[in-house]
Formats: sequence, structure tokens, C-alpha cells
Amino acid sequence: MTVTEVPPEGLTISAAAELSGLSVDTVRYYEKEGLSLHQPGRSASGQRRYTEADVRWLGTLVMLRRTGMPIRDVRRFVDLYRVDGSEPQRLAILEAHRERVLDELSEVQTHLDAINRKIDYYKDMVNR
Amino acid sequence: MTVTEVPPEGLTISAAAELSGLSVDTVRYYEKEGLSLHQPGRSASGQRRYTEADVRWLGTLVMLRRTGMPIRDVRRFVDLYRVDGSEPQRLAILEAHRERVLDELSEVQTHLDAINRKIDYYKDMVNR
DNA sequence: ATTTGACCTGGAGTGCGCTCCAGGGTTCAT
DNA sequence: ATGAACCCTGGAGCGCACTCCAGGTCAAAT
Repeated sequence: MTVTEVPPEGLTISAAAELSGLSVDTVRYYEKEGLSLHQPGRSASGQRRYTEADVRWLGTLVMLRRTGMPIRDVRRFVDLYRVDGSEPQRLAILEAHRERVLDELSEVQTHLDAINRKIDYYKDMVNR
Repeated sequence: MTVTEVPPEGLTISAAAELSGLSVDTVRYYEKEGLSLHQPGRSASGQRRYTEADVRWLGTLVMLRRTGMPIRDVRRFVDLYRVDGSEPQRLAILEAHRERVLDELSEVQTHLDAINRKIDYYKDMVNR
């Protein structure tokens, strides 16, 4: 996930996508949805060029999305980055999100326990 | 989740839904999708009536769904219940599913760690 | 007796998050 | 210099898992 070497002219969208674990289409989709912190730079011919910071931001988006934050909420979070002094609100969003993630994890863990019990039951039954 | 008292004529769909944590529409939808182990009984006038075992099965569906098993895969699992001696296959499905759930949990956990670091960072910045 | 509310079916509609496509320009290795 | 592989935009399409609706039957309370 750490960028080893970013050429001064910036990374192509496919390189940025690969580094962040997204598809090229998804990177463009996130931009369309207003999830980019800033518009990426463009080459002379109009192709997107990503900096290391851009790629780190994509990593933040992945972190939020993969923990189940809806795109609508990610957008609210991103929007705060454009507001000076909004750090307390950003913190509040992250803390609220963490609570939801923890709740979700514990619910899944409970169901996983049930799955394990079912597996044990079948193991017993299958091995005589 | 344990059924305290089931009248001999069986539970209505709304009672079964409430006990299993599903909506009435979802209970009917699951049935349509072939996820019921057996068709529920019907009252004289054609309304569904659920036994305690039916409600437990709905709980199994909730367990699989809430841990991320797609409906298509749940159906495959249910179908095996109609095949005698399919216990080893059912076990295999559950074990494979458990692996996916564990992978998912650990990925979410990794992202959660990153969220926590970000929270700490903001806490530092916000409290002077 | 009638109103309220739960239930029925078949099918349409919804929200989400991508994913793909057409039709076009660009870059680059051979 | 030509073909393969990439990039662009705008918009359509898709898979999933519900959720809702119309139009009707039925049960029970007032």
C-alpha cells in the first residue's frame, strides 16, 4: 500500500487504482460522486495524474467503504475536509463510525459462534 | 430468540418475523427464493402458520445472511438438506463460509485499526 | 354491521455500488 | 507507422436483496 516511487509527472489512473486496491472504473466513479479531496491533476492530453497523497486518500476511502460506510456518508466526511476548523466534526463522524463497526463486528462474531457450533455438530455426526 | 410459547395452531407470519428479526416481506421473500426447509403450514383460510422449528430455521437463515452468505449460496445449502447423507457437503459449505467470514473480519479489523489511528490523530489535534 | 387490521398473491419498484459500453483520442513499443 | 493498450466522457446496465403495491380475502373488535 505504500508508494515506493512516484514519478514527478504523477501516476496514471490504472497505477493509482492498483495501489489503492480499487478498479479504474471505481476510482472514476468515486471522483464523480465527489469523494476526491481534490480533482486529480491532468496531463497535457487530459489524462488524470495522481500524486502519492491522492493515492493515500484513495486508501482512506477504501478504509471507510470496506468497513461499511455508505458513499453518502463518506461524502459528508469528505465535504468537511473543505471546511476550516471542522476537525471536531470529522472526529465525531469517525467515532460514530467506529461504534457502528464495532457493533457490526460483534453481531457477526455472535453469528460466527453459532456457525462454529453448527460445524462442531456436523463434525460429530460425520465422524461416526 | 428462544420461543417461549408457541400455540398449537402455530405462529402467524408477523410473529415468526418478529421472533427471527426479519420483516414479514423478507420472510415471504425467502420462501419464494426457496430458502425454507419446508413450506409452512397453512390455516383453514390459507394463512401461513409457523412452528418453533420453522422459526429456528429462520434464525439459521439470519445467521448465514448476516455473516454475508449470498442468497444463492444459502439456497445451495438448503437444497442439501433435502438430500440424504449430504452432511459432509453441508459441513464443507459451513467450513468454507467460516473461512470467508474470518477473512472478512480480519480485513475489517485492519481497517478499524487505521480508523482508530486516525481518531487518535484527530484527538491530538483537537485537544490542543 | 362495519371498520380495522392482518393476511394473501403476483409483480413492480427501489437503493446501492458499482461495472460496462460506445465512440473517440493518446501513448508507446516494435 | 501501425497496432496494442491505455485513457477520456456520458450514460446505460446490472446484481443483489429486499420493499412496496394493488386488489383482494378474512378475523375480530366496537
